[in-house]
Amino acid sequence: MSPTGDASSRSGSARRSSTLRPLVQQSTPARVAARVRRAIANGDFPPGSQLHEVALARQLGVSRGPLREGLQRLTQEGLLTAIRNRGLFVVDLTPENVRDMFLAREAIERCAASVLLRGDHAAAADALEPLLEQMARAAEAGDSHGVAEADISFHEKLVALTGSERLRRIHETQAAEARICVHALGSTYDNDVQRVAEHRAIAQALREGDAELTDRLLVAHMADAVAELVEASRTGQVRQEAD
Amino acid sequence: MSPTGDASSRSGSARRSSTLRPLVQQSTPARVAARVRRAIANGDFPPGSQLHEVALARQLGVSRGPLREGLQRLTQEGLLTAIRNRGLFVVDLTPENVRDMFLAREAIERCAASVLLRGDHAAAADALEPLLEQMARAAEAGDSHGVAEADISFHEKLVALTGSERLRRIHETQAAEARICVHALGSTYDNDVQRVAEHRAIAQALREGDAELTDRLLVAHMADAVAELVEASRTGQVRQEAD
DNA sequence: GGCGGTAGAGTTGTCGACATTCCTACGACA
DNA sequence: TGTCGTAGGAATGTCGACAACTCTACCGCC
Repeated sequence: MSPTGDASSRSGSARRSSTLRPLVQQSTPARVAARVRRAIANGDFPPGSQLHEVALARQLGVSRGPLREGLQRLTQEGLLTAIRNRGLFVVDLTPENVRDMFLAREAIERCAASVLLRGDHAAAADALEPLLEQMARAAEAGDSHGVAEADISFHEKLVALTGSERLRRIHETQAAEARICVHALGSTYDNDVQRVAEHRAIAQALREGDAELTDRLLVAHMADAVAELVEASRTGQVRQEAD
Repeated sequence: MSPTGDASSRSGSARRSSTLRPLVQQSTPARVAARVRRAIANGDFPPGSQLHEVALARQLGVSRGPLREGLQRLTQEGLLTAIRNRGLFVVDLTPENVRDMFLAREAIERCAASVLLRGDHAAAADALEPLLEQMARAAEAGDSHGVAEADISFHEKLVALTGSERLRRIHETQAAEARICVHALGSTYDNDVQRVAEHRAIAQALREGDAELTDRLLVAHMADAVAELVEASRTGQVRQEAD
């Protein structure tokens, strides 16, 4: 699952059967990072809040050593900010930060889409279909949170389908950032239906192999999301720590 | 310098004078990561070679704790690969890896260029000019290595000019990867002059605000580099550890 | 001669303890 | 009343030591 799971697949050109692949054993810091990343994305640690080492270490059942190593990974990702002798804090959702998040996300996802379009884009569209249906079901049920989750999963799948290790690794961080936004700024999208429509359009353009349209739709989709989130952070419905 | 230097600039909207900005104090793991990253980029540790903790810690004058935390950052970046109970290894330059490096780089740099084009692209072109001259001088002197270094610096500047923290952080890794390639696959570019011309063309298109041309030139430039490097790694002039 | 097993050295993984720094609360003083 | 100074507590930063694992070299055995 984790693109930096520290596998032992160093020699890339070794072709093994699916049942006899090199057994991966991810390191403790990698697992710590994955757990804490998920917790942050899940809203357990609001933006701006501090992560206390002793408490976290006890909760995860490890000592402070491996814990700190894992947290350093998240700091490198930009999910955490370190202040010397003070501690680690979850990234703040300032308008600048939100804009920057989606700028980088746009870079990765546009590239991912263009890769898919150079390959079997019809198959890629097929693979995205289940997530579209899931999103539509959530929208019908009025489950805005479910729509948002399916939304992000759609984009994760889009990137994963490229098979690019680096795009996947970078985007893992970006997906977490998106989930932070959803949890902190609320998934109060009264336009769930439009959201579903946007994704359907993207998948459709992808299926038809229309590179220019896919790109334009992706950019527009990102712009929409940014505008909405920045507006939400302006109107003050931010759920963050007083610190 | 380091985009993940763990500054204390959490509250983003604070406007201070240039002389009275918050004093940054980057953490030891961040400095360790920067040093080792530079060493790897400099070719001190060939692709595939192992990094020994005790020796490194002694060289850097820190204990194994902070050292390991710093190395975890590089592992997260993808510059190192961890194998449990065995150690950390510098990323291998398999053709797949090289292609993936430049795919992700293309994603970031195209985005960076488009950001610059939406802003003051003439000023951006001005800022790139010194690096072009430096590259030209190196080319005239027959200093292929100098050309390659100026080349990478050019691209670093391109991304830095956007002011995007995230693009910068991601690209820092990619610049290191590019330098690894140069050192391991040789900077034997018999076409230094063409290389300079390519960059001049990119800067020129940027200055004129021609978005489509800039984008096309960037993509072509990347494709050239990948083809060259993959070819070099095929013909076996790889300088990597027997391990 | 080849194969399996074993002891040794060296490395990584993990932990607990100490030093240092920061924050808070309290009290003295102008 | 406000400010300065200080002591206490709690957190982070760093280190050294022990445990566990891997690799290598050597030896016995078939």
